Amino acid sequence: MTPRSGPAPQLAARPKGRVRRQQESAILKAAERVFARTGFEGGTMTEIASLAGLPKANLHYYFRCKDELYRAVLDNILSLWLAETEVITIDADPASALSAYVAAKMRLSATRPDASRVFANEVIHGATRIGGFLRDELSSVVAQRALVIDQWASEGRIAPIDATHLFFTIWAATQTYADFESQVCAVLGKTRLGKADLVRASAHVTTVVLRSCGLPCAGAGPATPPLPSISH
Amino acid sequence: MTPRSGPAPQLAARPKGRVRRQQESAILKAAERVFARTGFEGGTMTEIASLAGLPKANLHYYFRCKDELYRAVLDNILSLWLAETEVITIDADPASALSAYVAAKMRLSATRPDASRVFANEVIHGATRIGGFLRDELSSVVAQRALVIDQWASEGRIAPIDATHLFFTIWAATQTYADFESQVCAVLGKTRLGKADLVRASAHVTTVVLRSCGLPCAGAGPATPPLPSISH
DNA sequence: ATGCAACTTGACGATCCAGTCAGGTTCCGA
DNA sequence: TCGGAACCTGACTGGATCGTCAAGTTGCAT
Repeated sequence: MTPRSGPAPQLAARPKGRVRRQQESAILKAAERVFARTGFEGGTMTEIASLAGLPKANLHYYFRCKDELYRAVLDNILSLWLAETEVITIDADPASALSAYVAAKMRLSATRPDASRVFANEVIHGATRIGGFLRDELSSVVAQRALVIDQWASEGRIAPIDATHLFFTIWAATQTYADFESQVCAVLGKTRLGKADLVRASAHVTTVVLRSCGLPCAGAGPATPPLPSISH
Repeated sequence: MTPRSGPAPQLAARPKGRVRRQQESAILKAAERVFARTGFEGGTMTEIASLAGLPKANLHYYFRCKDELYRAVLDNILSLWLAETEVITIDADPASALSAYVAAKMRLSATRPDASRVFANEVIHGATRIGGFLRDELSSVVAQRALVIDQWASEGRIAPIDATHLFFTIWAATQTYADFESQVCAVLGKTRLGKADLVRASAHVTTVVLRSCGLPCAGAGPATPPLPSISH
């Protein structure tokens, strides 16, 4: 995402040549796949190159070193993580907003599982490269949205709940279908997750989140009764 | 766990010399730490050796190759994953049983975070080495316990819920405090998780699970009202 | 068309790491 | 005490990988 300065002499060069843009994106795509499968240390430049269909030396033309390529992949991914929280606002209907957020996270797990895995891998190994992002951007977004949820609770629109930890739970419950897909598949006795499985998973997580907030959930069977109106 | 045959000529040798047992456990401990921090490909035998306080060649005396050492670490961990589900039985009180299970999983995340991380790493990268375990042991245990939960639901003792996916959610929500500790810390603005944080996390996850099953939870503030007695 | 910058690539160097081995030391039963 | 098994270890090897480089080819503005 940050303007990367290629190793070749590059002036101001905002335009970023047509070829460059195309090659970079092909490389990033291949790199995401490879890093997702074997982690940063396990994935090799040769492997990425062959998956992208070009010689290894060409990778080093666009990305100085392996670490720079890896960071570029991460940069690409981080922006995805912040998105979608904007549905959580004071004025929104809690049930709709939470459902929409869960659905968005599940969609991300379904459509970009490799991105999720690269991110997970980085965090498990200490998040040394993205510590700043987590401490600054992410934590402030969470703090902000947690306030909204607390507000909902104090107005009696949802049951009281630890808002910050609720985010941890939502992330964990949704990302598990990307990061731990092989475990989920093994337990379900399948070789890969089909669309039906993901729909079912999504419904389940939504149910869990809504019930956690004392909200009735539309889709899922005889639900918990609605909150007794506490105030107002 | 499986009787490993050392490279040195070893007859029946069940007794497994005092020294051997001690060294193996020291090596396994160091290996778990190293593999947790950088994954299988990232961790080096030299690093493990120095952490265990012995020369690298000695590692190869006890474990033929890196892969064998890694598998030994995994073996050591897998048994932990099956434990504790036995609290979930037809005759148990659903709320107590689920609380106990969540508490056990949280305790594992707190006391053996590196074990959790090694496991997570392996699963993310496709679980090629433990696919058998997941498909056989784990999936049968889950199927068994899911039946119990379904039974509870059909008796009206808990709200209907997708039992198998509930396990996925419980695992994800609890293990996130080990695997994604650095993310949790960053968002909470701490450098490491203290006892108080884990107690709070545990209470939160318990609340989420109990409310998901339509059960009132003792500890956590004004909870959802108890299930209206559906039958019996 | 022309010339320069952007791009491509095969071959190579330096480093690192898993695994080996031969020769040594310690343990332990008889 | 003695002897063999278990254990230890410094030095080495072969293979793999990142990154470089110099000699090309292609794209594009004038």
